Amino acid sequence: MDTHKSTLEEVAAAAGVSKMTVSRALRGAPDVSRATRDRVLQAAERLNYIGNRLALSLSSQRTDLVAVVVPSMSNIVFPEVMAGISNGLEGSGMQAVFGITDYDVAKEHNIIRDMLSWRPSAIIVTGLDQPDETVRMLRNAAIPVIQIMDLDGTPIDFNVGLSHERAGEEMARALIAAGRKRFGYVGSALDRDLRAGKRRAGFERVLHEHRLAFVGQRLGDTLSSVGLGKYLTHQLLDAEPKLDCIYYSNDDMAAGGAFATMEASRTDDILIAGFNGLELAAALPVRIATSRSPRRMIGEVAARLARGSGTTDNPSSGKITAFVPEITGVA
Amino acid sequence: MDTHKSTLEEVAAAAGVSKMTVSRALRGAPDVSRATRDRVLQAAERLNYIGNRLALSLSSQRTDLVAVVVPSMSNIVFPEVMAGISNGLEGSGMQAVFGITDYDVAKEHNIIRDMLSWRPSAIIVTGLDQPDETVRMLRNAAIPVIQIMDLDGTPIDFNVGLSHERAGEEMARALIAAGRKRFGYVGSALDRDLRAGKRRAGFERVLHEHRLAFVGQRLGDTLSSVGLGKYLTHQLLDAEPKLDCIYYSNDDMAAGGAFATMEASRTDDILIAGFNGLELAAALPVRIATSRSPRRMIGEVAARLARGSGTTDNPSSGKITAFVPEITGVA
DNA sequence: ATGAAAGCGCTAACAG
DNA sequence: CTGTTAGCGCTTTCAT
Repeated sequence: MDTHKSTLEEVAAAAGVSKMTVSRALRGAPDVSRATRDRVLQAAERLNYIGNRLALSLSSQRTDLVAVVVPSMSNIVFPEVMAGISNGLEGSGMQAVFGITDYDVAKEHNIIRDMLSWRPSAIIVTGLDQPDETVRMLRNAAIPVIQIMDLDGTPIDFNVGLSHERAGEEMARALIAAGRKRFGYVGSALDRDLRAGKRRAGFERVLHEHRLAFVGQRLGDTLSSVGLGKYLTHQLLDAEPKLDCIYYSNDDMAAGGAFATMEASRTDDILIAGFNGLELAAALPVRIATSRSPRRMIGEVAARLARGSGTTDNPSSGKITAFVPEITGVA
Repeated sequence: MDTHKSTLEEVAAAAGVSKMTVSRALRGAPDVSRATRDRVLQAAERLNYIGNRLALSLSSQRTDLVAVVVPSMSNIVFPEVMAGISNGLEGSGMQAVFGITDYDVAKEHNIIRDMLSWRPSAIIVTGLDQPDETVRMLRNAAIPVIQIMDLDGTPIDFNVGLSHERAGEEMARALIAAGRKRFGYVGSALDRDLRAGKRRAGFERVLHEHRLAFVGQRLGDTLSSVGLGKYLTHQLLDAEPKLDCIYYSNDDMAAGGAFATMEASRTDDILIAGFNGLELAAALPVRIATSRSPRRMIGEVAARLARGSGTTDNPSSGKITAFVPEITGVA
């Protein structure tokens, strides 16, 4: 077993043909005789040949790479989006490359820059709130830019997601229609998670329209987690015993809220409302309200758009794909 | 704003120097005059220059890429490992590239092959149970191979993880020592998740040593989820009302089990035991037993080993890094 | 059906 | 401190 990475040239020598013929045979080009192809394949096999994509991509001027930039990994939502992208790319010969920003704008800029240096065929980024400098860099890359998850803003190119402001509004409307009157809010670091902030803003706007307001709220300064949601809910319940509904920044926080109401024996009079429609939320022993975000689908649609950049011309399927999350568990 | 990707050569022309000088200036080489450097930097800025890593890597024969292959994305454990790797790589100039196998051995082989074609500087793969063919390919790549999560088997090169057989054994011992006697088991598709199978085997071995056995069990045929754990637990509780402890394939399943015992008002007499030490498990309204897997740490250690391949020679820190998960919630 | 030449954009290795 | 030459491993294009 030689530990030396073999090249096309070596396979060519072993098969007694030229580099070009090996290249063609390995890629399954039609104009190679069966006999030659077989000899080449055997030689490649014997030498444990693995093509060098750096050389391939540099030479052919295409990488078939799809850069994907997400803010976090600790919220299951983004891994699910990534899984959707991976899945949607399958069979296309394209490869996703992921970068994580930790909700940090400066880090996001650098990561995008790094990714662009690999000359991806398309790039998928989370949200519409990149600073001008980043937008300029993305525009300049001259590849399809696919912004996902959020719809509230001005897209650079393609946009796949949902309006978080509207999601917040609709949830507020549904809860009010169901008779809820005294609302609380529990959230995590909203300055980082902009989309959660948009949902809260939409929710609050509708409250105001109905001459209502959040009676009490608790904001954490870390990222969302079940434990944080539980902790803050206990605090809020102590401070405001008369709430009949609490809106959360997302389902992780809401699950914690559900646990808190269980511990405080308040499950009968307080309705917990979250966002995402996590698998966990549906399995809880108490019903909670949530909006199902089609995150896997968003990933798959984004992948399809990215594939468009791999083949011939763009399928010119709409530049904007809007989803409307379904609300469950309110009544 | 020109949409054309500029090259070193163009920056060189704009700055009135040679390609080489630009290359040096951009990389911050020490032997470039301040004046020249400034002119180059300005020219690069003005042209929106972004280096081409394909060319860089092909020329310098190093990619500083770390290939990472994990089985799944829907179990939060792997995103956490990936976050640990990303984190551990930060500041090293190395970039992680992720691939997902869906617990499919054939897919894993192809993904590894694809990743190797990018000539990564190191590769991190999950588990020790790759088929011979895959092992041969990995050996042949002549880069550090870092196998993570599992310790039960023969590593190719570096190994970072824990013994799942022992984790199962230790949990069984702890539960028996705490007085539990009538055990049930609830798991997901064990033929896919080999590590869960190893934990179960270790657990059962200790039961046998104590002349005990699983009184009843339920195995799902899909991947683990909270809902599946809940569903199977309800079934098991109906079939075997006299259990005093149920061991689960992991904490997701165990959380579902906890919900089921809550719904069945059996939280007082049945102890739920899982694996991983998820954040969720700690926040549940009922105590459950679990072993904390140091998954983030595993990612960070793996990243450190991968970095070793980027710099000079290997720090030769032990080839095997073994963790022993801490058990909580038993008593 | 096969091969030869040129070049993708960069850096290594030498000059000077 | 700066420039020149060669070449990384492959594909493209043009011959034959």
